[in-house]
Amino acid sequence: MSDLTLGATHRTLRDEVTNELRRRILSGELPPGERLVEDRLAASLGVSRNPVRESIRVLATEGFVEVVPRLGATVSRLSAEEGEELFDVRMAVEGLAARLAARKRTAASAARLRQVLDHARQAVDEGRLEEVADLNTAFHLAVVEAAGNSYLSLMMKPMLLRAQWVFSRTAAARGPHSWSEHVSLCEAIAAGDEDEAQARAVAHVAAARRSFLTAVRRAKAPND
Amino acid sequence: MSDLTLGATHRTLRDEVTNELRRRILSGELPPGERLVEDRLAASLGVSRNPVRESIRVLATEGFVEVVPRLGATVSRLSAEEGEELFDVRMAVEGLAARLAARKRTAASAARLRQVLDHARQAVDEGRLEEVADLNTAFHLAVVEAAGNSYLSLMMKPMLLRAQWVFSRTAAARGPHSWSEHVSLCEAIAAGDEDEAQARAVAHVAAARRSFLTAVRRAKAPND
DNA sequence: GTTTAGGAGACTGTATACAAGACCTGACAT
DNA sequence: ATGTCAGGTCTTGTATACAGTCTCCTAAAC
Repeated sequence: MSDLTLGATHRTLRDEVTNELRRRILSGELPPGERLVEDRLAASLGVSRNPVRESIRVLATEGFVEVVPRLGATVSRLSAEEGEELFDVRMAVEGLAARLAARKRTAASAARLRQVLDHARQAVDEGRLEEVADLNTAFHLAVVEAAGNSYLSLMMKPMLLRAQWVFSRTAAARGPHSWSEHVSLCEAIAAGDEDEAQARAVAHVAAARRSFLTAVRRAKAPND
Repeated sequence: MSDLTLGATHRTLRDEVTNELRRRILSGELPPGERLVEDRLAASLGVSRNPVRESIRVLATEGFVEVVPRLGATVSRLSAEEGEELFDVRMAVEGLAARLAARKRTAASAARLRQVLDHARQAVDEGRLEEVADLNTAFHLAVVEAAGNSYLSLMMKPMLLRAQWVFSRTAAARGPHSWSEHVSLCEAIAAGDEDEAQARAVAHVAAARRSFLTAVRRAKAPND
């Protein structure tokens, strides 16, 4: 997952385990509803149960995992409804993020946004489609970071990953990603136009929402 | 172990420890910047280090605690900036929550909102001022619950607690709480008026934001 | 045939033990 | 006086051990 990793430097086993479990969940290796048996995970990762337990608690707080005391943890179940819920929240929060990013624009943040867009363009050109979803998430994360609001960042990181997860698991990846929307959002932010930036962000998420809903309706069979 | 049992049905020590540590942080018993030494906390709670460690990870994910590998955990430091950041996010998210609550209004959720308001009125009348802050948070939580968006709830619970924390720690509690704003918000939700509900919610948070900022400026000495 | 008591196995929750890193102190050298 | 290096101590990270509980299967009773 390139430079998307949440906990930048993996210094402890626990962080590695958390990232690895999150990766397995996002990739579908651990499908929704799958039981997370501490012993087995520990064995499969070559560690003891302690780091696994702590990871599971963190993932539960992030919403990827559900824990019932004495019964164990399972990967959260996904549904089209949850996808809709997520998009509702994202429209509100990413709108704010874009507005703040425009307000507090800096050369560094603009450069970062353009860098992600460049990478995305490259990935699309070279047909590395698996990376596109990651880069999309990376772009949205970059917008959030550009907003310079630490709580917003704390909140949005798991949320964007979860959105990516729901999207990839319930809807088919919508082929050619609409990068033009990203570009115009990036421009609005770089220009410091708050209203425009917010509008672009909301519109973009709304478009993704519609695309998600039609994909779900077409598929008619969400994995639950 | 001492009587940790706070309220609801805590099944596991770990949950009790999490709630107790969160309570100590919110109450100021564990002030911002305080180091959280696992041994000492475990001893003071009469448990082993394991439940404490898992709790600390959860609190870190929620943003109450900062963990640096190998160096340990500290209670997050607060600043007026963080308060502002928090209010920015709240305006966006609680506006959405109020809108959704109005859209999906049910008899049960309206009753719940009125119940909290009644309790608040009672508490104010009887001078139980310590409870007022809790009831304020409870009201905001009830609005979020009424929105019927599970991810919104997951996200907002720690956030509202954190807002209460920042507010109580950096600004003085603003004496007579403006319950009239809550009442009109409640009415707008019960009436199903989405625009009005959102506007009320945003205005209410904005008012709290202003009150927070003036209090901070007056105090001139945030605890850092 | 259905239902229910009992018990074995599996898994979580909690405690304890051990290893390794970080910090502090004080002596010694420059 | 300043720097730095060794040793000890404190604390975290990880592993292992044990106890309680839940599940499921079996078997006996009706």
